[in-house]
Amino acid sequence: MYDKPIRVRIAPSPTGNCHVGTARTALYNYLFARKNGGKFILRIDDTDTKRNSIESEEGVLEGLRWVGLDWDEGPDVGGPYGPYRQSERLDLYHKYVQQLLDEGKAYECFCTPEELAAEREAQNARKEDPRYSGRCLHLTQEEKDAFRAEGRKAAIRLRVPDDKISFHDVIRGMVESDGALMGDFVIQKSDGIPLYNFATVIDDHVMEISHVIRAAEHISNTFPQVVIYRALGWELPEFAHLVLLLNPDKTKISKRKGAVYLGEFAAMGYLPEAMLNFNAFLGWNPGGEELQEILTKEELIELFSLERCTQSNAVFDPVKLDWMNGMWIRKLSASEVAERVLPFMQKAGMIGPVSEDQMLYLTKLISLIHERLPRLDAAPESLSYFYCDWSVDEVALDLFASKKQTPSDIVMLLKRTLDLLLQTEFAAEPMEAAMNQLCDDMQWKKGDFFMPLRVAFTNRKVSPPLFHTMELIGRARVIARMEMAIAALEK
RNA sequence: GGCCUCUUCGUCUAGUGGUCUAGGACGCUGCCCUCUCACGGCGGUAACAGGGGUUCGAAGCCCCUAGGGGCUACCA
Repeated sequence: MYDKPIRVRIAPSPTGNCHVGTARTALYNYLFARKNGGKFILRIDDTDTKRNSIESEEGVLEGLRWVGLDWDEGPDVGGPYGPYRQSERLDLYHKYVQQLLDEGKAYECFCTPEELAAEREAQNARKEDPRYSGRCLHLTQEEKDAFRAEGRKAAIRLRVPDDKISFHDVIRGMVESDGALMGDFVIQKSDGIPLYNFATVIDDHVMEISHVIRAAEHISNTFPQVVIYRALGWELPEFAHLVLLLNPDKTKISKRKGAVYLGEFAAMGYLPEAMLNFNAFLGWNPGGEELQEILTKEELIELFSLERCTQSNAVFDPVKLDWMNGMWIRKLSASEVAERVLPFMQKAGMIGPVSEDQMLYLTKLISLIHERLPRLDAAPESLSYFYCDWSVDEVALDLFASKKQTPSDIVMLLKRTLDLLLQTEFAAEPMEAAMNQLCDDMQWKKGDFFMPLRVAFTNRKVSPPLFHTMELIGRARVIARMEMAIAALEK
């Protein structure tokens, strides 16, 4: 299918957190590699020494692992093309910078940031496009020495030929621009650190990356990168630029307009399976008339292809994520959900250290709310009345209010039900039979009959079906709560 | 501003010149199920950005316009 070995990479900067956009790009690289028997490589792009720190690398890796991705080569697992941090590959970049310098394809530039800014400003004032003038290109040795004597350090610029620049993109076809518009750009800062565009090209080539799959914001970076490939005489990899993720207002996805880090989604009770699944459909779909959207990682691998990636930006819709998360929760077994819900219950202070009995109980509770749980973090709230009691003063009297029944009607109902329960086996089925019978005998509508009972048992108007709920609340507490409700109503 | 790029229901999308009175999913909504809430089932709502071509025929090809987005650093 492909003539070269497939090698793809995700190259995040170590920012401490894993951004959804990073996760989505990583996912597509991963799916492509796994689908085609290639290698998926993780490389840390940490050449921005001002902003990055080695410690913040782990947060990114953690996020990627959380959604279920694993890589064949990377800073943590090693590999034959290492090291996998750009900050540890500086000698390599210097070697190629030197080569370009020796070949006259690059030159030293002693301009200060202030001088460059002034130049840009002047160009703007003249309504010209800001672009480096190339004034350091013809510096004599004496002039360079003079700058050095001043203490200036040189940045290195690449000479950009006035040619058309084009590359092939698997998703977008041929993309073309003109080198004449570009101006000689910096490939190495005066502190000796290479710029992103340069380091990326060197690494992608040296690591034998076959397909550069990355977000669309890099399309314009690709032009200078192509110039670098050509200067070095290297063949271009295949490119594939993925659509951008957008906020609901169509601006580029950002913090402030909602969650963007995987850690935040985890804390909100989203399942990694759902995040993965949802991300997969942001800019890709397997096609077909009746498309199946709930897919496992394995199914996605099977279905994935770069050719089916879409080409217009996609809004990250949290509402649809919620739906998909609910689907995934229902796909898991009750005990699996219980395990994942446990940390949320503990955080809410409802469960301390767990015993086997408690896990068993939690699992039973989960099976009651399983299909009512959109996110794991909703569990503590919807299970609170199983774990927490309340006093007479806290009985939610207003919830008993009804146009059809007076408080004394309700008290009567509670008393008769209480009598009945005292002589009924405390299990869902027998209670259901007995209480339905009572309802018929009293000739109340079912809704009118059961709602006050629900309020008495749970202190709320929404709960899972009553009989199993009662069974799990337990006989003593059900009875106590009924007596308490009666007392509160009679006050 | 310049360069690049994109444009089908509110959102994610199917669609590769006739099978499109444009299909699916989320959302919203009606009905059914039902002790509440959910789940589930069956319906409904809603789109080819606009204008010119090309063609017997255009959502799909070409051109223009408009709009969105990205980039425009000694950031990545």
